[in-house]
Amino acid sequence: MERPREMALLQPSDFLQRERHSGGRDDAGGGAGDRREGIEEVDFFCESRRKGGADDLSGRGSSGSRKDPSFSDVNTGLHLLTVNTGIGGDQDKGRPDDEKLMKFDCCAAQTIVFKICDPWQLRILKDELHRLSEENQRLRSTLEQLTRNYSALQGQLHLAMQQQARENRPADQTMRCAKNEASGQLALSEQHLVEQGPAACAHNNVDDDTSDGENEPSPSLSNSADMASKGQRATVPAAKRRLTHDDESDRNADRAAPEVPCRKARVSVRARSDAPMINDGCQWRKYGQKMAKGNPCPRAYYRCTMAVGCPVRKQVQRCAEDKGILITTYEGNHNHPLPAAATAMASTTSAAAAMILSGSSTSRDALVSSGFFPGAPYASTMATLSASAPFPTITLDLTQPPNQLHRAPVSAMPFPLPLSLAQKLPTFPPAVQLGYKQSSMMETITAAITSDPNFTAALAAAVSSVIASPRVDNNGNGSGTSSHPRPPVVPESPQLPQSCTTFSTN
DNA sequence: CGCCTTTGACCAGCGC
DNA sequence: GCGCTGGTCAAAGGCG
Repeated sequence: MERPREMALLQPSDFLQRERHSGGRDDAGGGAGDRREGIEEVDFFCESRRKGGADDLSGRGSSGSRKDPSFSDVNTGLHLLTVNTGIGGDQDKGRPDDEKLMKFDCCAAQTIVFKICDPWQLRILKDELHRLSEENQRLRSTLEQLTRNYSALQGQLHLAMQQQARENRPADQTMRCAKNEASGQLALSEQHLVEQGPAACAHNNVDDDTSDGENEPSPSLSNSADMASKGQRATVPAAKRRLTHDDESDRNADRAAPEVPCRKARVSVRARSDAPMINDGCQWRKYGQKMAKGNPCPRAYYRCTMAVGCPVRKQVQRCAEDKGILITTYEGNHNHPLPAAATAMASTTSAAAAMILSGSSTSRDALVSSGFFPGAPYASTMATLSASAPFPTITLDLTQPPNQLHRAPVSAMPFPLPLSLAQKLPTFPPAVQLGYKQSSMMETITAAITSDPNFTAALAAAVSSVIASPRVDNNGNGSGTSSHPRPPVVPESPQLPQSCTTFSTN
């Protein structure tokens, strides 16, 4: 992803540093001594840059005229407009018209002030920024509303799972995962209680009344009685068999991964991709390949290698009907912090698995969603639950065009979105489609979706970094500024409810 | 040399 | 009980 580089461009400190490196004047704000904290000033039109001409403001053909190569990456056009949320018009009172300052409130703590020397450009920019500011306010409201709805739904899901866990607790306790009670697991479970989301909390809460203190899976998470006759029978013995075969190190690993014997549901993701395997932010090691019945394409088996003993596995197979569609099925629960991208994906599959595992046995065969998954930033266009398979499986179909209602507006993002993504995602709710050339925008985003297999993942990662992950700090650290190829681990990244891991769309 | 992929073999579940 | 199928193991080879 180009995200790190692009985000770096949006850091006010970078602007300042580059300016200083390039020998630019620092007189606009009275020098570093009296510069207010968080206020950065960039003089794009000082003498040394004026030779570039006013066209620099639009970002067209600007780099060629700049003498300072260190500034060649700065685009003073749309890039700024898409990330800034406010206009500061007061500070330039009393200044000459050819030296106006434009303030950009990038975030709560930092502001960029641009000195504009061309009054004509200044007025155009002001008008544009004023318009965008109003639009951003609306988009922020929309995002806040979505966030509130998300939180509310997440809470409802949590409560529902807890309630159902108590109601559906089977009298037959044979379903418990008896191998989970190694002493070291208790601590891990407690860790999961802290790290995991609501579903995991439900998981742990229902264990409270177990007489022996075993780390018993939540009945709600294991789909209660009918699970015992299907997937459970297949998974538990297999896990036990694994334990007998594994060497000592693997046994230790399994003790650190109590989810192994308790794998329940699966999350299957259908995404269009020509790549052999989709990029979901995790590292995988292929450990097998089989020809599956009814599909000329082989099925590949991968396991997560981001941590020793991580029980998460995935299967990758091309769709028999349409070989352009890659079907990735995830199973298990990561026992380690997840990278930002994987966290984003995990959020979606977490919600999906939580839903399937908390749903009643009579409703799991139903088509349950056609456009939105509460708590799922990946919001697939189609989600299907099925318990007819050996494992209860939920399928997220990303081969359909994304539901526009659930596409977060870029300009409302409280974080610098990757520019490549932001530029590709100009589709806003109709109410806020102001001033955009919709036809070309739609063409752009359509092309982005169809031509860039990473688009969905990038979008989801960006959105989820706000909804499902800790916010980046003011220095831009955190998930959003990760560097490729291995994204930074998010220590507080949410662990997943039973049987849910990550998803991918590369 | 270590890591990864490939690939045949093995095992268990399930249906007949 | 037998065969099919899914899932996994582990040796062998490739690759950087």
